[in-house]
Amino acid sequence: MRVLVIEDEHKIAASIKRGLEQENFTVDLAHTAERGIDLALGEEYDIIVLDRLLPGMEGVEIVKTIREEEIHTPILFLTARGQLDDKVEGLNAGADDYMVKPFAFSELIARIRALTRRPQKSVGQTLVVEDLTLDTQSFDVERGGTKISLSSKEFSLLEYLMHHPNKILSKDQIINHIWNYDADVLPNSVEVYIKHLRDKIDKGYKSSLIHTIRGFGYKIGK
Amino acid sequence: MRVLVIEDEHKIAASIKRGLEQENFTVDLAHTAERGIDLALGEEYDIIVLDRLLPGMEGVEIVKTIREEEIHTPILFLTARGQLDDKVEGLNAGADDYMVKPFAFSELIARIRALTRRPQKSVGQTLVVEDLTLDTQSFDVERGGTKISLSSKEFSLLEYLMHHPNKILSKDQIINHIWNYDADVLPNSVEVYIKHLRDKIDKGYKSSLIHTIRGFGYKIGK
DNA sequence: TCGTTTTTTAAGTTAAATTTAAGAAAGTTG
DNA sequence: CAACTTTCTTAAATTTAACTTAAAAAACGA
Repeated sequence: MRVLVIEDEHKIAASIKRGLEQENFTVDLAHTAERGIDLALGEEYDIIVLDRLLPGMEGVEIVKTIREEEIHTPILFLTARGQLDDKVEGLNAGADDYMVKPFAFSELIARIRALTRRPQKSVGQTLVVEDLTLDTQSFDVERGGTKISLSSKEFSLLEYLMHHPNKILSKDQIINHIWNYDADVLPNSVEVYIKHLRDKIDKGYKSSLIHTIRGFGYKIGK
Repeated sequence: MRVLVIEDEHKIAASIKRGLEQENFTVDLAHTAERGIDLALGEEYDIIVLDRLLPGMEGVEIVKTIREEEIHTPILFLTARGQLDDKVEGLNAGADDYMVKPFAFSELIARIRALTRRPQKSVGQTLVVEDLTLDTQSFDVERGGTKISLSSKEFSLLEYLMHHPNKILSKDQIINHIWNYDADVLPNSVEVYIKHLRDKIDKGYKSSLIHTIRGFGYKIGK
């Protein structure tokens, strides 16, 4: 899956790139509008992620230019809070979806996946690890038939773990996926959330599903 | 109930929009074929009303394009008198019904209602959740046999919730379904309407039907 | 048009989730 | 085992989300 990211703030761009690459995407960066348009016209991408505010050229202009060249690659528009009018403007110009900055990685991934498998209807996916199930659509979580209620961060963390069963995920990886890209969270926060999850999904059950791999991270599985 | 109207004559389009909104439909307009297709693929509608004659692209082409993308939303085809051949052509392409312009509003409404209740739910235009019932035809709402009167937005919101019992619907989803796509409503509006609904359908009853799932949205159910 | 109802916005309150911090426990290493 | 590092645990502080109320704006009906 090839992604073009057009974003002038190098820090944000690099962070998006890193995150997407962890998800196995191939990412090209463009830091200027001109370079972005060049790449969009010259290469074939599965999706374009485009910042609204670029020096020299409005994101909306870029969308128009690209669409005029008959390039129909899905475009995900990034916009800063408080510029919601851009939503309409951007969508009218031919963008396919928009996202308000700052955003969490998991959200970016979700939207990219939604756009690239469009126009398929989004059907809820149920993740299963042993007797633990999680429905990404209804947000229902159950272990052995018993409903478990999670807070939003707890849910995101569990979803991330269950997307990669038996794979070790480091605290850094977790932070990069669950928190906003500009958030400055300590690894200790992850530990706290792991503790919350363990209290809710492992406590009182014969076998634990969440495992600590000291020095590396956590994994979910038998 | 969400409707997409693809019609290049602004005056007619606006008039249809106005009329449908009086009937409690939520209406999106597209004045070009491209925009219409974009919206049809990107958003979820209950029905699409499509003019036959659009500059640049035949209505029949649009129907084909939409159906090719596996979108099975009912399509009502508008055609001018003297082009009755279009009827066959349009229906062959995948449209569900056709109407000759000019038409009376009551007829449009009638056909839309006929089309939207078509797929097997001809029996139940009455939604039921526990002792709460809602009749989508007559707009009657009752809880435990007692009639409840709702405003149009309140009704739409309750109808949307009851269409998906026990499913969590986010404020964003609610806004996208109840309001026009370019409406700029704050999530707070949803909260206010939820409060209104609760005052009317939950207050004074032993069990509450509307539930908040903090961080995710609302759901209706036991 | 005027009064009424509905819809939307705004601000203040309450409740819950999130984050931080600090000490305890449990591994690791020489 | 002793010193060190990492993780766990708890609780308080902070931040955010939702609720509520009321007033402003818009739509509607007489």
